[in-house]
Amino acid sequence: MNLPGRNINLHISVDCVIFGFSTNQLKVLLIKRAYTNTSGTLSNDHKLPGDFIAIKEDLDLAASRTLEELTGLKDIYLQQFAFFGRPDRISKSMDIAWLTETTGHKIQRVVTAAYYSLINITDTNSDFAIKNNATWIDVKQVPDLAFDHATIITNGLAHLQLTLRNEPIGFELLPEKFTVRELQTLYEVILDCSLDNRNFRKKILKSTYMVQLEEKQSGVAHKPAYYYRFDRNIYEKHKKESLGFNF
Amino acid sequence: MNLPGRNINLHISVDCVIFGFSTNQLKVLLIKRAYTNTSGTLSNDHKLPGDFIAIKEDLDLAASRTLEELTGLKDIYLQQFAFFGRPDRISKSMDIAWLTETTGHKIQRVVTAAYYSLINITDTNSDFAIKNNATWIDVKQVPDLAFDHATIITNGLAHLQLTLRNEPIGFELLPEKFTVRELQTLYEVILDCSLDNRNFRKKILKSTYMVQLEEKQSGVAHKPAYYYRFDRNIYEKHKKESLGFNF
DNA sequence: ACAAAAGTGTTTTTAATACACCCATGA
DNA sequence: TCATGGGTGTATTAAAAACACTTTTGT
Repeated sequence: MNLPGRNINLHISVDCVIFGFSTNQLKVLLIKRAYTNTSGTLSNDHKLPGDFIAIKEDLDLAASRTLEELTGLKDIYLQQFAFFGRPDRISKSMDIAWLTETTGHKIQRVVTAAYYSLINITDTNSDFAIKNNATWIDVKQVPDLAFDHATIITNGLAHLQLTLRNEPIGFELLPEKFTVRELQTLYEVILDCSLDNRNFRKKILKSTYMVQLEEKQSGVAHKPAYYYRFDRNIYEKHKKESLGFNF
Repeated sequence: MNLPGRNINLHISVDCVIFGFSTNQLKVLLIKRAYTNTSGTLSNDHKLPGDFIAIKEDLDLAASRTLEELTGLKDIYLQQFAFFGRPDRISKSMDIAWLTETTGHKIQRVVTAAYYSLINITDTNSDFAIKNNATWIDVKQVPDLAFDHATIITNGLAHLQLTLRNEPIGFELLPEKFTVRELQTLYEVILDCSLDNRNFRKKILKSTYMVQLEEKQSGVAHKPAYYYRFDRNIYEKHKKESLGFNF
């Protein structure tokens, strides 16, 4: 988070909807915000990771900086998906007070550039995030949020769903090696539907960029599954342009 | 355009990529910008319609205001599609000088919210636009543009193409009544491909929201085509959610 | 031997593609 | 009657969907 003294642009911020996948849930990384207002009441809620941009900072860089500061991760899938600029998006008294305190300025109005990010949750980056006061929360259980952050998450999820149906991005949420079943569950959870496993396998495995590894699962009390990896080079070479307007 | 005296936010602007379709070309509405610099040289180029936002103005409203001021049209298809915030997007000396002159301020850096709009070009709105120093230019023939406006158009066109393949928005560029051939040509031009007319008709006409009118073309030296209209209510009722991930 | 999840094939249905001629009108 | 673009049908191919059992492992 930028400190008040830095050379920051108080009109423009970035907010990141950081998605992760674990225990068969799509999760989003939220910052715990505790704030004691002037009457001494403690408020406890959450907000999206985000920050004001520096005066000459590129928006994409501001977003990846926010992401790195929070998780320690670089070179992560990160896409702008919308901006939010309603003049009343900063209107709750708690939000106004919090901004005044953290920035040292009276903030009138902020336009925010929203990004969504897909990360593979590991112990390392999870610990890193927790130290930064962040927590992974199931997207279906998102609590009350600061500003219009609930809207931003809803909107980001819609973008994720759309992109997942049109581009191979599910891999970004999984480890390097993953099983077909893990991928299928990920699709089912994000798209909120159930998929026939035979048809899913057929569809996914006919693409050449799903590379089967020699390694299998071990220590599981059932037939061990093969691991696969996603080969981006093969994908880039063979990707199709589909016309298909069926609406 | 906002005048220097108004209560404007000099950090944030909106830019509109306004698409229209005529004489079998996809066109974009550009503002002619003539500027005599300090050494007396006259520069002549084009820019996207756009404006700084007012201090408390909603971005969507700023965009629709820009559109209405330029064309006289209200309630037009208008979608945000991206934001552009590179710190170097204002770097050409001509652009800097022009901003200083038109705003009366030294402008360091502006983040712009980009919208694309689809309008049905008519004599009325075309005359209106021409009076405002605007001109319809074939997207394939776009000249040198101010700032990063060439990038914005390219990006906007990509969004238009994507949306055209996934949602019925082609109608927005046509008059209320149109023929199937006009619609097909529109798809061919925007998607830059050729389509089999029998298959196109089959695909389009099986959807119930294409309503055939009794009126036919008249005065044409060939078999007159029936006019159709797009029924948004029927579309909203029957629209499908397609999963289809075939990448 | 049992529980648990992996992995596999075929049939049916639906959508996409390819392809060529007759029709209605104005000039 | 000719030129012009409108409008139509069928056969083929490809993809999606529906559906149930066998395999491998740990306990």
